[in-house]
Amino acid sequence: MDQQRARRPRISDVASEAGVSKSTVSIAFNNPERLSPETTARIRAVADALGYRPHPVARMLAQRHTSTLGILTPQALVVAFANPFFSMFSQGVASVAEEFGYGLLFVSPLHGSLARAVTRASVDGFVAIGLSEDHREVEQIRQARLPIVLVDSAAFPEHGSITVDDEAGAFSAAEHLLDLGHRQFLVLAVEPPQPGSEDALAAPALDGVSSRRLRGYRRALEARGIVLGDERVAIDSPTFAGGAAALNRALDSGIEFTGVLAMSDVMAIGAIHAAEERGLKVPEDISLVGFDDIDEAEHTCPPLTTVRQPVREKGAEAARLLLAAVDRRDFEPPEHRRLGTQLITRESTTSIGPRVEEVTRPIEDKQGIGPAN
Amino acid sequence: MDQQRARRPRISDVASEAGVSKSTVSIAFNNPERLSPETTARIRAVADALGYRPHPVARMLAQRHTSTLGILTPQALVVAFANPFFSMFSQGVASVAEEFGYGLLFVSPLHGSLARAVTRASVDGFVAIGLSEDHREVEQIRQARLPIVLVDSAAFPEHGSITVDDEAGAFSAAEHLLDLGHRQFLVLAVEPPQPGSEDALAAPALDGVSSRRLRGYRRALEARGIVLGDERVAIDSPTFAGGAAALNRALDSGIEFTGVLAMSDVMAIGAIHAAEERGLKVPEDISLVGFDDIDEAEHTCPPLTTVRQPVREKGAEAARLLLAAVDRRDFEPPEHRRLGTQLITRESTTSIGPRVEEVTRPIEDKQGIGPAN
DNA sequence: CCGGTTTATTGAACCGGTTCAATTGGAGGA
DNA sequence: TCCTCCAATTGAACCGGTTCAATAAACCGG
Repeated sequence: MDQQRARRPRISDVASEAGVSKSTVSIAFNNPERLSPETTARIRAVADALGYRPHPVARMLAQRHTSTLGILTPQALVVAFANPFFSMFSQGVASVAEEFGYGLLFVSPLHGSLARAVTRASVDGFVAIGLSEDHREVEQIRQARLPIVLVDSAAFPEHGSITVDDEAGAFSAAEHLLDLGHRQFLVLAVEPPQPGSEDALAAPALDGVSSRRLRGYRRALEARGIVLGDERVAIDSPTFAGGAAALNRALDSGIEFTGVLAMSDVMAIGAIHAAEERGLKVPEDISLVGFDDIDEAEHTCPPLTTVRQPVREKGAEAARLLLAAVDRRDFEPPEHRRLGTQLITRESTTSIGPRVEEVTRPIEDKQGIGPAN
Repeated sequence: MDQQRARRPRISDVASEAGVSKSTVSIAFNNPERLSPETTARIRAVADALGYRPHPVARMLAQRHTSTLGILTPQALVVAFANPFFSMFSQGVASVAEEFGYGLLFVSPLHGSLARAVTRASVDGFVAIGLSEDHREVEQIRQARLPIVLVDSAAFPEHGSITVDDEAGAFSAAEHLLDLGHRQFLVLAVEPPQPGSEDALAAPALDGVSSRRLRGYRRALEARGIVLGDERVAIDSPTFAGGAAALNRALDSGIEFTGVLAMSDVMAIGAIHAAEERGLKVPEDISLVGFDDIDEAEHTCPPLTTVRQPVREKGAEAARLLLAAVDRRDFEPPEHRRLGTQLITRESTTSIGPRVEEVTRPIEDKQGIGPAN
């Protein structure tokens, strides 16, 4: 009994027990139609009796594919899974992975090195999310000689990519607030993922996504003659706490604003609560627009106005592109796809109301937002 | 160039290029200290030049372990990741997996069969969540001869397990509402995960978790002479929509209640919004207590009173138990651990206020909650 | 009864590494 | 000079399957 459990039965055990060759057993499991029904039945019976299961790793090695897709993230999984955005994205990837019978392996830095983790991962390809554009990571990953699809970065034309029109989305968010009469703004920017501990260099300004969104905000504001000073861009982690902290810092610094442009819903939600804790009402005192449109955005208090990006679809498309690249081992040029965004107006934004006169007085206006301020 | 890219270099390429044996190359990568520094350096250089990386699958096969943990769920990943509870749990597992250099593979039913998926998964062990107690799945998984830790079920003493004192948690939730004067209740129960398509049988009443919580609610109510009829238990999926639907059905059916006991925060949040859409105020008209204490619970409107269970810790402990079982290949008895819960009082519950007199009139009371009603 | 197919099965090579006992060469001691 | 010992390196077996060309047996019409 214990001996039985001690060693996992292998294909040769089944073969000898059933009086056939290894090959035949293998065929019985993979191409039963090639065998006589009786043989297949007998082999199956023996296999069941022995409790035999083909060893997945051995099978992978022989077949040269793993039926597994990797989701690559530069953040620790602990922080990634804390972000509803990431979960949503994973849903998208998972939906098509499951449809095609692929498993999902999450790959995050191993002892601070993404490259090392990539080396250890047995997958047929990677969907990479959150990799900063310039990153050598991509370079190193290439060594794995596996197909990879970059999400939110098209910096590597030789790999497939899925992007979202961040700039246009941000533009529409800012314009929405402008249309409501706001003239004094604060941007809540998401901190790029911390570089692995091996990268000694200080965090670069902002990653691709953030800088594209910032550009969108700025373009909209500048179109109405408003310059967004750097002191009005508060950077923090894309968490409830990060959003709260960023808002609090801005409030403490004495900057005046009525419109908050958050680069992530999670930060926006955190900011709402920070604001209310300080006695500011949303949207009466502060209007706030998020980004992403995560499921929770509809259930906050007040429900969040936000820029919807098709997060699940992004994941699904990335997976589709990846599977296509996995299938054709040839070298067709990779695909690049860009998805759109949509402003969802809920209740966290309102026209500036009582302060409208104040704002429309050109001088105060200028004071409030001048670049030197 | 293209030929180079066409075939991935293998260890023998490096060996012959460096003028050493395969073994030496292997050692250079795994036990460099056993080699002379010069040899190691030369081999490393050649390997870099060729772009060689040890093939992860081959390595797994030879070493007989994968450095990967599996998270097993009977639900499709698409639905699992839609549940913040699941993400939180995954965080816990991920935190210890990462700490010990393990990757995370999510395993969900393959073509409707969990057993099939398990067979294909190359992992060193499984953390299983959401498996209904009686399930044959566990039986089948055992065939994989891999260690497994069951979460929320201790029905298999031969496997490790982590449970939470669901009954006590539910008890405290109900008692909280009772203390606030409520006498008419509605329970929002989470639907057990749909059985795989292979299981033809209709969904069983409730899974282990749900029935334990229900028992807790009932015990608390009965201690005050209140019987909870089945018509007061609305079952639906653990989603925002499920919670909303369940509440709406109850409202439509004409059942009267002032206290809602939800078995999941997500359902509770959905229910809050359904209630408010029908013009009912929370907590003035309906008091509502959730279960889990997901991150969002603090940010809903109103903030949710709920039973906190240590979800992350649950995941982390499960992973620890699993790693322990993976390490010792021997047959020490598996560990079983049970974690506690804690009532977190926020603002979705309040004393029944104006209706107190009404409730305290014994006759009406009886009418409202009698088992025949 | 024979050559030509077709069908069921098999042997050997291979996937790409790791492991460990055995070998080699040189340094140190007697 | 010879022997011992140690450090560096290697050969062969192994991990547990899949694959494909080759074989053997059965079948068929002529």
